[in-house]
Amino acid sequence: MGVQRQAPRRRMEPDARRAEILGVARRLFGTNSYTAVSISDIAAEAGVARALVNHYFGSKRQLYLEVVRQMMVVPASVSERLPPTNAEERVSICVDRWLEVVERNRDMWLSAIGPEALSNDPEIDQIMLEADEIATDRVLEAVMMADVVEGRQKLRAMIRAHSGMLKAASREWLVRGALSRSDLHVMLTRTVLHLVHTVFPAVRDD
Amino acid sequence: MGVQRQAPRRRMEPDARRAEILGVARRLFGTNSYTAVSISDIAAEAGVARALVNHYFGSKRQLYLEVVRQMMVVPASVSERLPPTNAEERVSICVDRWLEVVERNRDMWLSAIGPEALSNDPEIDQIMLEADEIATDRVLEAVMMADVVEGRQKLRAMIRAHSGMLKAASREWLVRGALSRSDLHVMLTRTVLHLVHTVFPAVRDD
DNA sequence: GCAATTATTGACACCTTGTCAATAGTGCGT
DNA sequence: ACGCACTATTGACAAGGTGTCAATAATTGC
Repeated sequence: MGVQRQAPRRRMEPDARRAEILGVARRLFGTNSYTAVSISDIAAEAGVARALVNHYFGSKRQLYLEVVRQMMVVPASVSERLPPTNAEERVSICVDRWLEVVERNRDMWLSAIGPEALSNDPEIDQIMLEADEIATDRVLEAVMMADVVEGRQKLRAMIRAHSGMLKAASREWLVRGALSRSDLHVMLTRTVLHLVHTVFPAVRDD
Repeated sequence: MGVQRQAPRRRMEPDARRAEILGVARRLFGTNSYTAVSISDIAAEAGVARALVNHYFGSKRQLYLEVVRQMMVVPASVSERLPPTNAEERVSICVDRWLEVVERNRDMWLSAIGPEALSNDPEIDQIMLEADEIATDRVLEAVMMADVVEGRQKLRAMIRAHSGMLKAASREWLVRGALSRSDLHVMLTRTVLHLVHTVFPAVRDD
């Protein structure tokens, strides 16, 4: 094998270069663990000097945070244009769209819920918290309880807890295959409704 | 500050030394992230040469795996000696004991469910899988459905998914304080029963 | 063309990891 | 008590990763 003739140095708009590097990072972090990916790897695949990665993102951790942030975004489309019928139907539609998104982005989704809390890392926690808040808003909107005021904090906490089940259930479906997509649909829809309609009232006033 | 006069080299039984190092590692990994803890740190706190840590555990990763393994053990006491009454009461007792354990070992529990980080690590996954299987057995025993054969895999998968909610809910309780212990008790008990008695039958035959 | 701007790089200092031959506690046989 | 074998323990090394900074070279405006 001949020596790789290095292409002439090409100068790009900072935004474009940044996006390019971020894309490579997303792919690598998506398929390998944090420690297994080195900045050198990312720089090499992006056809760029290692120092440039540090230049744009500061440290390896900061770059990783950017990637996680991107992966955790819950598409707004999931809870858009829901028919004004009852909560059951709206949640059902919502869950279905959600499963659609997950199925389409299988790999990215799996690697996104894996890092769920790079232990004791306050910045990762922060990102997860923000993502959870957004997801919670979507669910509350779907079950038409967005304007509950009494016990609002408890209700939100319960929905966040439910998203823990959602993640675990998705793993059961995508990785183990122990549950089918329609199983998940039934399970997630029913448990959400059970939570907000039955468990929440029982807990609201303590 | 004077130079630390280094204590004379002390020779110990391999098992004892191994346990000592493992203890230090458990404490450090419990309070800091994987990358933030170096083998040097562990060796220093254990009053030992860095190479000795490698000697006993091979690599840093293997040591980390040991720590995670220890942290994930679900105490058998949680599902021992349950009264032969109905499922509701048995689950209630089980959940209560569980919350007791979690409350007592707050820090360890939190760091135990955090480190399911290090994404895409098959060995970590393996450990989590095994721990989940054991926990699932306990729950099935409590709800008196240990001998279900039809749809057994789906039932187990649903319980594993529920344990995802359990972890998230525990965080809501211990970290955010958005839910009280009795809230958790009500929520976890009811959702488990709802899962096995209502959702499972609806999903069993597909 | 030429100079100014700045995206990009190479090299440096420091830290971490895993390995191996060398060192030195410890207990056993006499 | 003494020496000796056993092996727990160590120091040092090589490889590789990280963050920083002055130097380099594309590009742009005049």
